[in-house]
Amino acid sequence: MIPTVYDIAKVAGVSLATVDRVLNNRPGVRKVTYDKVQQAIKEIGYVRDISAANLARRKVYRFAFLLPESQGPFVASIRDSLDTVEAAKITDRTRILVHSIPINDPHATARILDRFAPEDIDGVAVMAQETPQVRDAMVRLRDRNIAVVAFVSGQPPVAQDHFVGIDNVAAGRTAAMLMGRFLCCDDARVLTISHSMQARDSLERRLGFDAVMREQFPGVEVLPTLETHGDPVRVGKVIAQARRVYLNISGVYMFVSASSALLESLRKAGLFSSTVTIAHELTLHTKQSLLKGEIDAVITQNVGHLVRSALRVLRSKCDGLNFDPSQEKIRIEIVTRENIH
Amino acid sequence: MIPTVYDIAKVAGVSLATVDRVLNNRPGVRKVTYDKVQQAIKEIGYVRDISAANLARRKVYRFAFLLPESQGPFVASIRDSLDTVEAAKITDRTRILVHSIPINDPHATARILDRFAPEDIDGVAVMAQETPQVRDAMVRLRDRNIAVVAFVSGQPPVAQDHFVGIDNVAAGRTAAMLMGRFLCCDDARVLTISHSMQARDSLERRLGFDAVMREQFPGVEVLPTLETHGDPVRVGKVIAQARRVYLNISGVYMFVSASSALLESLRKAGLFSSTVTIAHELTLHTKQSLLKGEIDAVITQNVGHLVRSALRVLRSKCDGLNFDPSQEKIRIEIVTRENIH
DNA sequence: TACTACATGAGGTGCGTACCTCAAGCAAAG
DNA sequence: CTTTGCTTGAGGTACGCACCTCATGTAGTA
Repeated sequence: MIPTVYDIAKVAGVSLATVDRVLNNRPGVRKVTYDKVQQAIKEIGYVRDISAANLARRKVYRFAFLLPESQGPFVASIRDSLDTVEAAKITDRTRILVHSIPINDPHATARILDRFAPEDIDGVAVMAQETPQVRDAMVRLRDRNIAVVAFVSGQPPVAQDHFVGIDNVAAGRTAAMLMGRFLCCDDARVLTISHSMQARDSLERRLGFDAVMREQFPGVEVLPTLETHGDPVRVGKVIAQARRVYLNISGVYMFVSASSALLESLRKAGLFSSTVTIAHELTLHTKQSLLKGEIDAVITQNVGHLVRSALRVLRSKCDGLNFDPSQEKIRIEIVTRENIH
Repeated sequence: MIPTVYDIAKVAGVSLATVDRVLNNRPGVRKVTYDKVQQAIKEIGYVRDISAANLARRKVYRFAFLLPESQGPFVASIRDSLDTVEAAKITDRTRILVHSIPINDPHATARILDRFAPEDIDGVAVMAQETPQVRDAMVRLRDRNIAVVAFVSGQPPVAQDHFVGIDNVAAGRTAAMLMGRFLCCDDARVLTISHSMQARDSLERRLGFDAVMREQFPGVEVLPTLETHGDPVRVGKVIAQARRVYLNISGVYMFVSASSALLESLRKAGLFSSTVTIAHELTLHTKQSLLKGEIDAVITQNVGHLVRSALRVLRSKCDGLNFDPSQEKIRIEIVTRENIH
């Protein structure tokens, strides 16, 4: 049989109340008694039944997700996924709050983080550009005993915290490998496009992309990254200008989830027909372009996995359990017309 | 607040005992009363708290996995994963039994399946070649009220059952796309290797592979599939012979998890150095070859995901819940040197 | 009318845990 | 010796649910 708290009491030779005091870190236990109980726990291999504990405790996990208030399809799909999970988790004692945060205002983000109190919130997943303000606020959250994970963008502020998302350097390397092999020729020019090279994920992807290109496809010239800053009007201009300045473009790599404006601009510039195109994040738009043959490959991370992994990690942290990092590693997926289902 | 059984009783105007009779399909309830309770359940949106129910019921999920008694690294990694999960699930009321089944004896497999009784086993995951005997035995399991999923190989015998694994036709298509593009030339010869073309997964992969090759790379000649039948000695001979018969081989596609004997034979035959090679399943062997540059891409399915998905689906079936098929779709992963981590 | 079969209610117990109260014991400090 | 403070035990209640017993009601049948 699976050992229970009663077994601990029996083996340790103490009362149930004392076992309870030890298990739940309540005060009023002498060191010797404490050790005796811990010894018994180890001896019989007791593992707390979390579902029973949560039942007794009337525990509800309250998690907040801070997402950029972007209108992009990628973030939108994250919101959708959160809604779905929320609906399914009613019975799972998990409540999810989604906060929108301004993209370029780290102070506002930090302020929102600072408002979270352990009485209302058990854990927070933060998808934000990495800035000192946000990093510090995340550390303060941890100090207030609120679980924290960095979500998709950014980086965990301290080593103990967790990052939910793909390895962006590896993603860039993968993109470069596909680009290099798909190009099938020794010299070529590749256009690279991003929102902003301030963002850590774009930077890391570029890093990985450049590295593999240098090592394995030295004949390919990678052009300086065009930055669209999420502005639909600017996008068109930037693309058109690049089209004029750089001749013989045979590859296009978009570091970030492509907006419909960006895809439309590329279409108008005639860049799809003659190039190998690689994009990130499988959204409605990239999916369409993939099926039309405009985009050749999309490197993506499964949004459902992202959300569920974040929830699992946050829950483990709240329960004081250590989770299996290999299970929580988010895979880099390569999607083409052939495996898009 | 989340509604409980008490709320049902209140709203339906019946006693708790009657609510219990309805919820657990116990006899002795008039149709009108039954409907009244069901109406109340809908009205207040009651959802059974499964963890509390399992606690009260002292429920332990007992699942059996039937795996081929193969010595291959892929099945071995599934066994490993099952062990890990088993260890982690002690507290999760899940007990896992692993049965080995002979590869070419469908009657033996059917006999094992027929021995399972609902008193001992709640669900079974079957990884077996698809034969009428096994199919029928799986149907009989279902009839005995034991949850069934087809695992990795084969196909669910009836539509309501579930298949845990990748879409093998799509996997073959993906392989063809990579092969075609990596070859970078209009005419080429591709060697294809499998254990046995009797197996459904090999067949489906070949199907997808051929389709994409025909459509998109008509210049590529796909050779008849060599069958190794898992025999290390035979493997070497078959490969050597193929090497003599077919000149100018520029691509190799292995439909199944490659054994070390197969990889060694290819190495000896000098087939790695001059060809684009694509294999299935990321194992210790394929990983090494990938890192050495012998294999160019591995198409794989995450074993941990496979196992956990099977468990989730089996548990949902036992609980009478319907699961989210989109969450349970196993992704086709493409692994190269660049994203292998 | 008396008997039967069935439908329902009332109430209890237990699952493994959390959390609370109260009393008793003990040792050190005054 | 009394007071104070700390440690420990005994015992109860609750969480949401399953499962059981027994009593009572109600309708139909002989």
